[in-house]
Amino acid sequence: MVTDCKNCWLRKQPVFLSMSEDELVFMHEFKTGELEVDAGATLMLEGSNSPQLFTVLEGMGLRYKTLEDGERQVISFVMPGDFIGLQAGVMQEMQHSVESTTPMKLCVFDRRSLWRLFKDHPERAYDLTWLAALEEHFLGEHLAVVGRMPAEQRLATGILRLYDRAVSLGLTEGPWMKLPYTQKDLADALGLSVVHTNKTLKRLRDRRIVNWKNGDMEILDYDRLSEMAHVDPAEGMRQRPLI
Amino acid sequence: MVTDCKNCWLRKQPVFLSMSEDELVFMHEFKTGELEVDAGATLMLEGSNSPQLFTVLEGMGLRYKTLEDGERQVISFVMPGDFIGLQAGVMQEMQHSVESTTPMKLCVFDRRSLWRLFKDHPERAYDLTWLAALEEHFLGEHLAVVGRMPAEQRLATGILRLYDRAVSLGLTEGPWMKLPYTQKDLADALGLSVVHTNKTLKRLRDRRIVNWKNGDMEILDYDRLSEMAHVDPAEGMRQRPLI
DNA sequence: CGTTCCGTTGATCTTAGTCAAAGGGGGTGG
DNA sequence: CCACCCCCTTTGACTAAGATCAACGGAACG
Repeated sequence: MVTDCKNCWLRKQPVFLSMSEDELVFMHEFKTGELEVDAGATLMLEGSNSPQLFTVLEGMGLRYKTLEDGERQVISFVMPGDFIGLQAGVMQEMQHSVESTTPMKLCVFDRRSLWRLFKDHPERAYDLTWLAALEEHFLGEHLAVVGRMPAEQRLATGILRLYDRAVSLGLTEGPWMKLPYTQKDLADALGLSVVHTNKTLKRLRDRRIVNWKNGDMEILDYDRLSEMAHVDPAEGMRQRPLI
Repeated sequence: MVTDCKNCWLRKQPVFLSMSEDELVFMHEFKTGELEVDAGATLMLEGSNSPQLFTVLEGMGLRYKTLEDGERQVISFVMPGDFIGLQAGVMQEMQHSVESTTPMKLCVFDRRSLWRLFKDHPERAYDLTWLAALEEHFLGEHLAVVGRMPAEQRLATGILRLYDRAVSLGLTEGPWMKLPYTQKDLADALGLSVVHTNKTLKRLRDRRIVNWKNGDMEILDYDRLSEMAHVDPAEGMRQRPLI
């Protein structure tokens, strides 16, 4: 069964459209299976050479790099629709690790079929490259956040991006979204210490802008949050076009 | 004439091999011309939708983003062999700006021919995606540097990467390389202030590790530099495989 | 119940940012 | 040819943002 692949990048249609017959056939050609993992599983290990590539169907995770001194830099938050393992597919080995934060359901591809994809399905190959360019864009944004913003703005920007992305994936309920990460995860993404992250979050809470508790993020004042992030409120929505 | 395209990614061979006859024919099919620009030219503007894509043949430049408050984050240093404009080619518009720091010579492609490339030349499309994955890798590295390293280590790592890359492109003469950027450029890349960058550079100079003067970078003690960057000296070379 | 992991808070310290001023070319126009 | 200016570098003095250290509370779990 492949009907669960609602969010897979191999589909050209947005998430909310139904899947056509030849899309189903197409998916069967590449998909080698589905994988379900528990929270805390390592999907890709830095330096390894995974034979499998994944598309996230459900659940959330983290991409990160570990430095020599044990410090960790979170590269990005993994959400449904994300492709995992392009580097392993196209270069020799992964340059970062990926791990699940919640239980996840993944669509599995064989790495060797990637070349067949380029050969026989140029539009899908194009989509894949588009996805890589998109990822590159988000990394660039992230770099600017970490490199040039003060703590409060980093938090605001980070939370805003997570929320906007969840909105575009239909993962929100009004002002609520599931945010299963720890404050350490967020701190490691934003280049801050946990303590300072905690104190800055408290300020946002006291000012009734966001409320993050027990894995649930509530956006109390979207406009003020956008303002703090110095981002046009409407712009966020435009940034991650539907896949 | 296309024989100048020594460093173009459309070639599958490493730089130092000569170009075969059908590679020449192939390049003619896609190349629309060559562009020479002065130092300080803006090749791509954030938010714009350039109809042209480039491969760098000669010269060096900068990719950067400008924040609302005027701060600038340098995303990466542009060197020969780099592809410019994938985002414009594949997404709606560029998400960062690119400008020349020295005079540059560029190989120009038409954006619309990108699709034709995917359709008719899957190996080249694959190469392009490989290049995108490589770029993503370097961005991830860069993020970890900016997010998690103290100033001295950032400098060491940054300089080391620049030098290693120059080595793999054959742009060094022994311990020397041309590094035409300002200290502000480097500071904006590493997420530091100019003043602090300057003082940290002074320390490296005093300790006879590097000597950067008038656009010429001299690596006096490669081993100590690697040590400061907490990187295995040999590893740097492996990181950017020949294109 | 103890242990562990995570969040919270206060006190203290350090790194890096800001401000300010001076020096050094290189280019341009008088 | 000189003077002025602009841009970049260098250096010192001061400030502030954020890191580190330490301790405690609470929830989950064996």
